[in-house]
Amino acid sequence: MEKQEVRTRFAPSPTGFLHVGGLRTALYEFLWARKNNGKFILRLEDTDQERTVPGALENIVQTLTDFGLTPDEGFYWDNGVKERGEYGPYLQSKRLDIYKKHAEELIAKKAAYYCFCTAQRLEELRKQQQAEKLPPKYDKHCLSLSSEEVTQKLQKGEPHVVRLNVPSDKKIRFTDAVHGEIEVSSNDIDDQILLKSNGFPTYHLSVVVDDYLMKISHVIRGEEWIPSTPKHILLYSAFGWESPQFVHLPLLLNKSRKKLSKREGAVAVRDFLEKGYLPEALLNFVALLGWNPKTSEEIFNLRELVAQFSLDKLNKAGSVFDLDKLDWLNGMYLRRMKIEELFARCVPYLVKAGVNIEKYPKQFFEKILLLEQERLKKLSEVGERVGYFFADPQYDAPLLIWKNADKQVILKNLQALSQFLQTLDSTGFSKEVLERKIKDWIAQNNLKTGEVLWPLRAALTGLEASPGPFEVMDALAVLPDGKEIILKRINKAMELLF
RNA sequence: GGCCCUAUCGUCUAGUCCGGUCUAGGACACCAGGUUUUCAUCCUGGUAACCCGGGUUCGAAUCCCGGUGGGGUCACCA
Repeated sequence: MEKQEVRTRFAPSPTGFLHVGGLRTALYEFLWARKNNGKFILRLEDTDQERTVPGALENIVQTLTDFGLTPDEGFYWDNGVKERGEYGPYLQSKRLDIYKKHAEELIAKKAAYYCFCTAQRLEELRKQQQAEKLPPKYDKHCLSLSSEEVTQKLQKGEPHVVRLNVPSDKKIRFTDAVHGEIEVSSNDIDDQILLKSNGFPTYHLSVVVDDYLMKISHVIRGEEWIPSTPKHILLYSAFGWESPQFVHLPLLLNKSRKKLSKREGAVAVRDFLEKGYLPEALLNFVALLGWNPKTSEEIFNLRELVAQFSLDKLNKAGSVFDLDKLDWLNGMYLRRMKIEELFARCVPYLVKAGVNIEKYPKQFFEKILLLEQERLKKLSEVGERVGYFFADPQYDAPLLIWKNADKQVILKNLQALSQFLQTLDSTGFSKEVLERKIKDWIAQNNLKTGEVLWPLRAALTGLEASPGPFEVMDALAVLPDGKEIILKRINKAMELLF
């Protein structure tokens, strides 16, 4: 038998910004397709007009491309044509006639039937079942309609839907790539609506028809779909189609171990990007939630993920989306980044913090970022961290006092240091030279290192914690008036101590 | 509630199929120490888990049975 091409699809509904769970699903679908030299397809399930949000489609496409998960099909920049629906993304709302045709085929095969029940009757039925503590299920009322009655109602234009005719007392089983054999009794399945009264299909019809028509080999989706998979199996067999492979992913959970959802804020991929998480770090992090390579390696780029990925390494149990580890991973990526690259990514945040990028030499920014690189967890922190490079710091005198040192000693040290610095050539303000000269000077004058360097650093940065004084001076010295700025700040410190 | 899925440190997980090498390994977080003028980085060490109860076995995190916990799902939403 010829081996079937692996074709996976990401099939979100355009109801909002892409969230991290969707990103992970798309990632796995992408990885599995790439791994097998197959195709990754994007299809928008926009069959609920009420919930469709304008701009959601663009956000999904944009986010996918931002992360390098570019679809092979159903991507509307295919062929340079931006016409939606025509070249993609595949929009289900543009395929209504296809679903209708298939629904009719099912009716002809008696696998589905028209239902004319009003919302009111359905409501009463549900209430009654609830009162009797029975599971809510449609009672197949319209199945008993004669074909004459049906034709008549249809001709009169009575509102109607099409329902799946679920047989009774049947075992429906399927194999899931992560959960193994799953068996459900058909008695537990409701006569699901397939075609709504407005002519749109429900998810269950459209997903089966499209997955078949688009030759999807692996249906990779969230675990919340397991309960409705038997309905899909029923549909496949009614059409006489072979089912695809099902791969139900464990859920992403919040701290209270509930399904991660919008409404709790901060689950949209876009929010994470705005907070200064790097796409590559977020992708890496999300890849490790529900899947692991069975080695102790934890840092993977997209290419490495493709090489490592396989379905049998997927986990069964849901996992908590824990920010601590994301922060660490993000820091790792930040530290490994080339400095020009880091600068480029920091620019928007620096601008937001009010830094005039044009006003300073690029070399200055690169020196600063080199200092902050190992301290940064998120890009968004950069603004507040580097503020002292662009404006004289505000702080109180006690900050200048090293441990329990004497205030007068500190003052004297700063005075002496200031004089010493003035004797130095302003071109010699490099980290190495400064460090050597100042440390020698400290030794020669029998001073305590901490009583010189701490107040120096505090005077320069105004911060409890910061990079060291030599590094800060080294960076400041890039500016034409660097030496003056340094001396000015030391002077100000002396005034505070006076 | 019915149905389904699931169960190893606080969190992500390795080990479970093919019982012993598991006095359960790694990572994040946390704590302590080292380097150091502070912070960060880096290095060293530490606290911390097999859901419970039976059974099978010389021996069970691993196999069997029964509980319990957690989650998902039961729409003309996806």
